[in-house]
Amino acid sequence: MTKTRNHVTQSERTRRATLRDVAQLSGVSEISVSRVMRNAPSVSDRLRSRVLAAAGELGYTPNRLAGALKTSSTNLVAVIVPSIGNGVFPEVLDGIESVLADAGLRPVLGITQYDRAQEVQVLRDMLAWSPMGVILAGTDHEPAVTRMIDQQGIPVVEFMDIDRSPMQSAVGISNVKAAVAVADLLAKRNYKRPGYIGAWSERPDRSKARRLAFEARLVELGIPLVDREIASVRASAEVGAKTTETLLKRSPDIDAIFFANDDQALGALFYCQRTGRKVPDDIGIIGFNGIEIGSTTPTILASVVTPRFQMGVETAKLMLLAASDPSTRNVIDLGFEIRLGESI
Amino acid sequence: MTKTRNHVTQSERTRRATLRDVAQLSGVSEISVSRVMRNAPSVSDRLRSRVLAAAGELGYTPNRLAGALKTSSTNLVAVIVPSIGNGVFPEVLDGIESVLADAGLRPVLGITQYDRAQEVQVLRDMLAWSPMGVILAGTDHEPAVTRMIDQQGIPVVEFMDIDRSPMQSAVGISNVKAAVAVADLLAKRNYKRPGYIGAWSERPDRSKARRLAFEARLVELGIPLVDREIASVRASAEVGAKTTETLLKRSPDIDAIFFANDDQALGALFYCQRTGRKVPDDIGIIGFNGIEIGSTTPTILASVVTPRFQMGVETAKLMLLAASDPSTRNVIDLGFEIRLGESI
DNA sequence: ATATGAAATGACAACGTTACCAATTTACGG
DNA sequence: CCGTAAATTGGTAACGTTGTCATTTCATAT
Repeated sequence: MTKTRNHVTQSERTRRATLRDVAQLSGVSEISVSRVMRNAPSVSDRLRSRVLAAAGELGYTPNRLAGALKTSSTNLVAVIVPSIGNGVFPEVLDGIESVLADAGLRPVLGITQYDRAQEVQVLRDMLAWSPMGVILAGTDHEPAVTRMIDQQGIPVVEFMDIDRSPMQSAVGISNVKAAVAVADLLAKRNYKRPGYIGAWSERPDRSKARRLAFEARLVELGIPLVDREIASVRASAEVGAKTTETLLKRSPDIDAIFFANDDQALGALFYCQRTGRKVPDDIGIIGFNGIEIGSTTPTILASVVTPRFQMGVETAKLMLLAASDPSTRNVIDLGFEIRLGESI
Repeated sequence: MTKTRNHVTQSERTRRATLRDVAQLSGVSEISVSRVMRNAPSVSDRLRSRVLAAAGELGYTPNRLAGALKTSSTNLVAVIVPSIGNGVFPEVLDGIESVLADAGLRPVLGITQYDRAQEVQVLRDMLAWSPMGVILAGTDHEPAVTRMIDQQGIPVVEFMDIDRSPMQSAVGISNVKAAVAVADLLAKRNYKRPGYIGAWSERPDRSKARRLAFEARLVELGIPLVDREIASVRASAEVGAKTTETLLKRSPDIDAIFFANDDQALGALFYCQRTGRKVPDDIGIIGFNGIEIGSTTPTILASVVTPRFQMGVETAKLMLLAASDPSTRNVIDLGFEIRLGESI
C-alpha cells in the first residue's frame, strides 16, 4: 500500500477525516463507506453499523466538493434578487427557503441592487458552483442570463410577475391586472383626479409596466392620470410623506393616489392625517403589497395584497418539480386580493 | 496522447468546457490556462491573450468544485439566521451581503426557525461545502456548533448581541444595557407600573436576557414589573394589539409597556388610539429596533434604535479580517440610541 | 451436497482543478 | 557571444469522492 503521507505534520492532527480514514478504522473499503454515507442500497446492516461507528468516532463529514465534482450535481440553488433590506423579497425568500430546506437544498444568495449588469455577474459567479437550479426575480433579464442558463441546462424559475413569458417557469401575479383593478376601483369610487407615486426600489420594468397599465386604464375610464412622482431613493414611509407633499403641492386637486408600495402609502396616510387632510374624504390612498402593519392602523390602509410567502413556496416547489422533470414549463398565477381598508 | 473520449455522445455537444478544452484550442498546457483564469503571476501577455480568446470562444467557466476540492478553500460563507420573513435579519443580511459581495464572497443561507437543533443540522450541512467562514446570529448555541466550527478551524463571527462572550468575534449591541436604559427612562419619566410584552420570534435567550435585565433594573429602581405577556406566535402589529389588550385587561393599572419589538409596539399604539387611551398620557409605549415606519406615525413611536445594516457590514468586515488573520478576536459594540418619539 | 442467482463488497479510474517541481526560454551584464 | 539568473511554461500527482465493473459471499432450490 502506498504511504501517501510519510511525515505527520501538525495539520495531520486537525486534518478533516476522509472516507479513507473511516474505511481504515472500520476495516472496509472506501467505496463501502461512501455507500453507507449516501444510504445507497446493497449494504449489510453489519457493515453499516461498523462504518457508522467509525464515522462517529472520527467525526467524519462527507466532503461535498469532492462528491459534487464526481457526480457534477449539487444541492445548491442560486437565488438572485434585486434587494433584501426590506420590502417583499425577504418574505418570498422565506417561502423559498422553507421548501428548499425540506428537500435538502440550500439557497445561495445573490443581490443585484436592481442592476441588470450585476445580475449577469452574480449569476456567472454562481454558475461556477454548478447549482442544480436558478431562481430569479422578475422576467426581464439581460440576454446573457438566458444564454448562460441555457448553456448549463438547469432549471430556472422566475418569480414576481407573470406578465411577460418566462424562460421556463414562473410564479407570481399579473401586475397589469392589478393595476387595472385599482384603476377600476378608483373609478367605481368616483375618484376623478388620480395620481401615482413610486420609488427607486420599484425601478424594474414590472413596476413600470404596472404604472403604464394603470395609466392606460385610467384613460379608458375617462379619468386620466393627473400627475405622478417617482422618488429616486428606496421606498420608505418617510419618502412616502415627502413625495406626497411634492405631488400635492404641484397638483393640489388630486383626489386619490395609487402607491407602488405600502411603505410610501403609509407615510402618505400619516402625512395627510398630520396635515389635516381627511382620508379618504379629501384624498383616497391605496398601496401595493398589503404589508401587515397597514391592516392595524387607525385608518386601515387599502392595498393590493400579494401572497409573498406563498409565492416563494410555489417557486421552490416548481424548482423541485423541474429538478425531477426538466421539461417542466409552468406559469402559476397566484392572483391578488384588494384589501379595501378605510383609506379609499 | 490519450484519447479519453472515443465516442462523441450527444452530451458531448452540450458538455461544459473544461481547462483541457481551452488548452487544446489555444495550444498551451492546462496549467497555463489555469494560471490565466486565476490571474496568477508568471504569464506572458502573449499566452494570456491567446488563452482568453480560446476561453471566450468556448464560453469557458471555471469549475469551482474542482478548484475548491484541490485548494480546499471556497468563497462561500455560511450565514445562519433564525428567521428572515420580517424583522431585523433581512437588514443585517443586506449589510453582510454588500460587504461580502465586494470581496468576492457568497453567502449561503440557512434558517433555523429559532430552533437550536436545526441550527446544528443546518451548520453540519453547510460545513460539508467547506465554507471559508461562518456567520451566526446570537452567541447562544449548542455545544455541537462550537465543536464543529472549531474542528473545521474556520472563522466565526456572531452578530446581534454581545452580552455573552463569543466563540471568536462578535458584533452587536448589549441587550442588557439597552434594557437598563429603557428601565431608567421609564423611571425618569415617572412611570410607576411598568409592563412588558414580547413574542415568539423573540424566543432566544438574548431576548430573555433583555427582559430579565429590564425586570432586575426595575426592581432596583423601586418600580417592579407589574405584569408581562409573551405571545406564542411571531411578532406582528396585529399580535401587538391582542397582547396589549390581554395585558391591560389583566392588569389595567399598567402605565407603560416595553415591547421587545416595534411591530407589536406599533400595533399597541394603534390599539390604544382606537380604544381611546391617550399615549403617552394614559399609557407609555416604547418598542425595540426602531423600524422606519415608527418615526412617521402621527404619534412617533419611542424605540431603542439598533444599527441593523451597519451590524451586517461590521460583521462581514470582521469575517474578512479573520480570513486574512485567523487569530482575530474582536468584540464590536455598536451601541444603540433611544428615539424618544412621542409615545413615552 | 451442488448449482444458481442475488446481494454484498471491493478495485480502479475518473471528475476538473491546482501545488509542486522541473524544464525551457528570455534578459542582460561582462 | 557566453554565462547566469529571472521569467515563463509544462508534467505529474494529488484533492476526496462516486460510477462501473469485477469479485466474493450468501440464500435458496434442486
